[in-house]
Amino acid sequence: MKPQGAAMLLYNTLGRKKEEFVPIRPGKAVMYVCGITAYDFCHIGHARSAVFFDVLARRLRHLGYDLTFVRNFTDVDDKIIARANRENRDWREVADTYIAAFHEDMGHLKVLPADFEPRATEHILQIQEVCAKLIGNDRAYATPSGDVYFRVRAWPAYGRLSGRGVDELVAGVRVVPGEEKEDPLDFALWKAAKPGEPLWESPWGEGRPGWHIECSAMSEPWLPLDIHGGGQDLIFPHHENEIAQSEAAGCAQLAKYWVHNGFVQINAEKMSKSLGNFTTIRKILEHYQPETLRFFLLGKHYRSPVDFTPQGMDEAEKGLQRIYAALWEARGVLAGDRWKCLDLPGDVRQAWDSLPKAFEEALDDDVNTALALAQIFSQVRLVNRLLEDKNLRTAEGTRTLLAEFVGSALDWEKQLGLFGADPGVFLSELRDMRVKRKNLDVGMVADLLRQREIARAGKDFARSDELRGKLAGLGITVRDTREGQIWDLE
RNA sequence: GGCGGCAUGGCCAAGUGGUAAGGCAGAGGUCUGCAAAACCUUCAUCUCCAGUUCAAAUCUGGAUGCCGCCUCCA
Repeated sequence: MKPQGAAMLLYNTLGRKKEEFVPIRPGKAVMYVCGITAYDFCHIGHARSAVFFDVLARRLRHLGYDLTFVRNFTDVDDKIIARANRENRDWREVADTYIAAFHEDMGHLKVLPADFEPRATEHILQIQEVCAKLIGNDRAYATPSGDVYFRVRAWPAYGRLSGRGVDELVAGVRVVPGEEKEDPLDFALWKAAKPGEPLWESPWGEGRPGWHIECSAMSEPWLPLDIHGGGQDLIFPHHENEIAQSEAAGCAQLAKYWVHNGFVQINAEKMSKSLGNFTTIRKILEHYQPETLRFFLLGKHYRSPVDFTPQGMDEAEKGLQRIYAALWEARGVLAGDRWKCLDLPGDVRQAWDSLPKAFEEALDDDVNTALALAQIFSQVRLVNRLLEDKNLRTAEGTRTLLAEFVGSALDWEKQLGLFGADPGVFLSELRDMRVKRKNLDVGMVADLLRQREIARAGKDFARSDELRGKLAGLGITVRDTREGQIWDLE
């Protein structure tokens, strides 16, 4: 639990426990998150990472920290080159394509842009500088063929983040024939050019940067970092190597807090291209609204593995609908102008007042968005209860509470990136999406509804119910309200 | 083989010592011409065993099962 009055708690992979967030520079926070390698469309795992760190960034800002948020792009890499060759395109064009797609997808998911989005290829000189520094102090070496490697065994702190000893790693190391490493554990900082690959001049001959070194170079202007983040799979070797590079190059501590999000799984298994169970963000957005995906992802704690399933998305969609429907109803009632001079019972008011606080505390306890959302649902129930109550529905006390409810949606939007849409628009878009999923003939539905309206006007309830049955056969439910028929579908 | 994580009701999911949040689904009820929505009621002792403690889902040890990392990966 979070100590009373304490600042935010964050789980630090370095040390494997929750710690109070105390920034290195008072009032300021620097967060560097490893972004994507731009060789394909983003999948749901990228969405989870981006959405989580977006919420963390939003929370830090909400707490008043002057946050600098950096998220890099790896725009030169084996896989980008491979794709370019396969498609007979320029590798730069491939990277640009998928970086643009990243921005597009994340925009849909309400992931705010980072303050800085450095690209590896824009930092070749800085990368070479780090390499030179590491060679200069004997932490790295160049081979005759022009590779540069980091001397892992000579760096005693290696393995501290991932909790592995150097000797434990030896067993898993794959020895590639032809490499000129001093030790199989050494990793590449600079790779000598191969035919047909992008290359840059360097003191060690033409070549290109290794993967890990780019982050050490790109994060350099902001060192030391308060938070360094990424997916759990990056803990080893990527982040371990980053620490070794940056700290061997002279930084006392690369980052104070290491934060890693858990994986998205499909059928309780990791997503991977080889298993063929990849789901891209844009594929999901053909069937669900972006906010549903965001809500789904935030419904679980960021460190737990999440199983992505259509059922899970459907549940998330219903939950979202419940909250938006309450906001919609509350707004409608607030538009009325007849209010009784009547306060709410003390216990109701007290229960209500505890919820926003619980919301804040949940977010401060290692970004517990699932618990925060539960507080929102509790608010919804309370609101609905008041609206059900004939006496309290039009009480001044209720009006105040409803106004607070609608107002807190602004807070949810600001901190969670949820509930920022106009409820009416959201609900109608939700229905449109369901129509699309079912490939429903809207014209026919409208026709049935029109017939039913006529039947009801003539009090022909048998006919009305027959039509309701027909609609139900299509998965449609109809609500009869003062304003007329409102329909929705599964 | 080495390292790490997880195991909570039909499903999803919070919860690290004081007696199980929330969502989805189900059952009964209120409301309704009938429905729907909403509301009310109802639905778990936390994988198993042993231990520490006045007190454990929460700590310790063991068992079983699942997953991840050790190779590119959010």
